[in-house]
Amino acid sequence: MEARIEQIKQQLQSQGYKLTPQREATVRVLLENEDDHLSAEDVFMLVRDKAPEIGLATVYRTLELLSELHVLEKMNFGDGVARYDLRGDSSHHHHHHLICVQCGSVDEIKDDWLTPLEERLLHEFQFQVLDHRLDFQGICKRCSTKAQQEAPSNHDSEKPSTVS
Amino acid sequence: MEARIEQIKQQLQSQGYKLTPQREATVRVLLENEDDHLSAEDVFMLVRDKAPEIGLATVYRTLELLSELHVLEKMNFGDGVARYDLRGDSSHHHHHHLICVQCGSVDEIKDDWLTPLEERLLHEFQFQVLDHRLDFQGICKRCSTKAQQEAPSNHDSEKPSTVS
DNA sequence: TTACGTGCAAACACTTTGCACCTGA
DNA sequence: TCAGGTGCAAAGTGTTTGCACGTAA
Repeated sequence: MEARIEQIKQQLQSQGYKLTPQREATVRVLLENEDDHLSAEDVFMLVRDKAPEIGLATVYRTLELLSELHVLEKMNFGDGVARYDLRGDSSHHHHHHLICVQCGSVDEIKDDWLTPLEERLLHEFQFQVLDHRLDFQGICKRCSTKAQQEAPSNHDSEKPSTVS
Repeated sequence: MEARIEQIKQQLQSQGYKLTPQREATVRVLLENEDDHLSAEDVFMLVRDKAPEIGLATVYRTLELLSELHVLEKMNFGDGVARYDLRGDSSHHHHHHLICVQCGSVDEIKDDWLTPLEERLLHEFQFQVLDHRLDFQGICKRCSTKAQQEAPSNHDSEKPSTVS
């Protein structure tokens, strides 16, 4: 982790930015929660444990800066808040998410299924892919297990009681 | 188009809702711009041509309602505004977007490349896919052609941010 | 010194909500 | 009558910005 911070520090400095204590605290929070997709507010609350005097605006500015440097990626799952995801080292980072529509959990899977499709887009549409994003909405393992236990004959066609 | 409206009317009525003039105007705007991804504000401005007295809140309420009925889908391209997309008739609607990072245009391609992946998710992760979303970020045909033509520094482009 | 960074509060943009009024079965 | 629907304005929410102050090279 220290190596990772050092690397980010280099990256900042190479662009003329500093790794201030506030920024370092923010980066540490992100590294410690690398598997989650934290919102700015999430990050803010976690950073405050390390640096209580930090302001929300600084967190936003830091996240914005790190996004521009491609240290992390700003993303949006449609719940109205931006979420941030640490980028790995590879320039081609693929984000596949399994979003449960029931419990709202977001699992991340790493795989590289789409390279053939990107080839095809280039040839068929002359569209030069820089990045992509693939999200699946559905029912996660935990929820479908739970649903079976609780409601044996539950079907999706729940009609409203308007017809009486 | 009238058939489509009638169908939506039925759908509303079956759930106890009415197709008011305001809602109809909204639906018509959506049908007339089916290929675009309009924001609520976009819809509002277009609807006002048909029904000048309509309020923005009503547009939001209508879009929300139609989303719940799965007549349209609320989506988010990360630019801070919700956009709405008419759903086709098929229960499985696949949305693949080519988002140009230069001019901001969004092209839609309809295809069904992911079914094998969905199978795999079910078996490997016990994740039951209901829908998915695939977005590609990159350079569109128009922009890459233009970039080749004008090699010199054209820094600020006055391109419209038309999301079409 | 000088340019970057910060905390705070105000401003902002998009969206939702409270409320009084309206409308049609 | 009565529930659903509407327009307006106000409130909410997440995010950005202006500004005075701070800080390190």
